[in-house]
Amino acid sequence: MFSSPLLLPGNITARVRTPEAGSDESVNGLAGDPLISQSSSLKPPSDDPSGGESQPGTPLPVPGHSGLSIQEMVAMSPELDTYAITKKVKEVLTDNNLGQRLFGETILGLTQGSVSDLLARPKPWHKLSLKGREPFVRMQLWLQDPHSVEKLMDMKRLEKKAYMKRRLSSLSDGHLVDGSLAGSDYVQGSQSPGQQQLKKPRVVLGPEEKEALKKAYQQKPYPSPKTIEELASQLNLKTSTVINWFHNYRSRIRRELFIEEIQAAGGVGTGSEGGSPSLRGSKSGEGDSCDGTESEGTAETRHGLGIGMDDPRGCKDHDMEAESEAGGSNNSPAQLDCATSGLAGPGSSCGQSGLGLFGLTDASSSSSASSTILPASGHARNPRDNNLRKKKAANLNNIIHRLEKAASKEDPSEWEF
DNA sequence: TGAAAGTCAATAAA
DNA sequence: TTTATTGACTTTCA
Repeated sequence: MFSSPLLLPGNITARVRTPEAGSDESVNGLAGDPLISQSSSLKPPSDDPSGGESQPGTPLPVPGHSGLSIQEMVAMSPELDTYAITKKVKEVLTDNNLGQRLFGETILGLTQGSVSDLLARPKPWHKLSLKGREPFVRMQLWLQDPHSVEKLMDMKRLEKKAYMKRRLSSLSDGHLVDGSLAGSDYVQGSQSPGQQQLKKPRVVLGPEEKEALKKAYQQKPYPSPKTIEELASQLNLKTSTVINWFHNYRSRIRRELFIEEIQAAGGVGTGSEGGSPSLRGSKSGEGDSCDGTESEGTAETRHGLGIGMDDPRGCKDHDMEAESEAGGSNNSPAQLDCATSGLAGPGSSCGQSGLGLFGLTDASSSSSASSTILPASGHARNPRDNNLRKKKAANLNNIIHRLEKAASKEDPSEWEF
């Protein structure tokens, strides 16, 4: 496999994590890698490598032979348009028939799944930690490299060649030697065969379990240990599975909201997709709020609605997000919260900064007793947005109504959705 | 210390 | 075969 995920000028000492080794290594030690060895050609684009199309993000100040680490480059990087970058990367990969796996392992040092996720659901720059920004900086550098595609093509050819070689030798040896553990019953790792452990079977939650967990989330995004225990026993799951599910769900919903936020801001996404590819609310089975299932994006919007929020942490997410924005970027979570939580106080900036999600600008009058707290009218910038917002608001109202009904029933089995 | 962020990797879906 | 999804885990951060 590849051990050189970074495309940087030759003598940049970047500590990068390789998927295989799971450890850091210096790019300096990878001079033999075709990508790296050619990468001295990397320079800020004097022309537009995209062939006249707008270059996503701001060209990075490629530090040449300054010996900057990738982390330093990330720290120095101007704000990048993550959405535009991923859009461009996807475009380039598709146009040149290059796979996410190759790109991820070679350029980003990430696995295919991570790359897919990253490309489909980029978080806004200001929401990313330094570490989270790293792949975007790498992508940007890659896009800036006029030879990026041919290098990756070369890698692809090399990989194919190596694969054929392995296959040949395995055929002649009469066994598989391609290093793949696919289908193996052992955990990944470098244990000797004698130490190999049996793989833990992956838990796959059934639709009913997921549904129940989502409902529970709607009741309490931060369930108490007791609730988790109850859920686990009711659903016949391990408590760790329930805990993990809540972590993942919160995190993924948050990310969905980031994307909605980007769209609401109207800043990016002028592409033909008509918006974020991650807005799976419209995807069948995931988020049709009218058929009794819940849209992922909408669940989060009920933080602070007073629906079964007996756990004081129910509003924590809300608070933290608002706080995290203080002094920072002027859009989103705080704004988002204003729009969605109904906790906008008189002193808050809510309502001043224009749009929130769904154009919900004044929810301060909401209470747990009110069913319709989401005005179907918004302050969208254009009629299309407005319609969309109206629809969403209507959906939300509907859901909230049902949620409130459900919230009055303690026994989850009585919840009706 | 708990939550968020980031990622892996198995598996499903296309 | 490639891409998307998602449960689990590790790291980071407040």
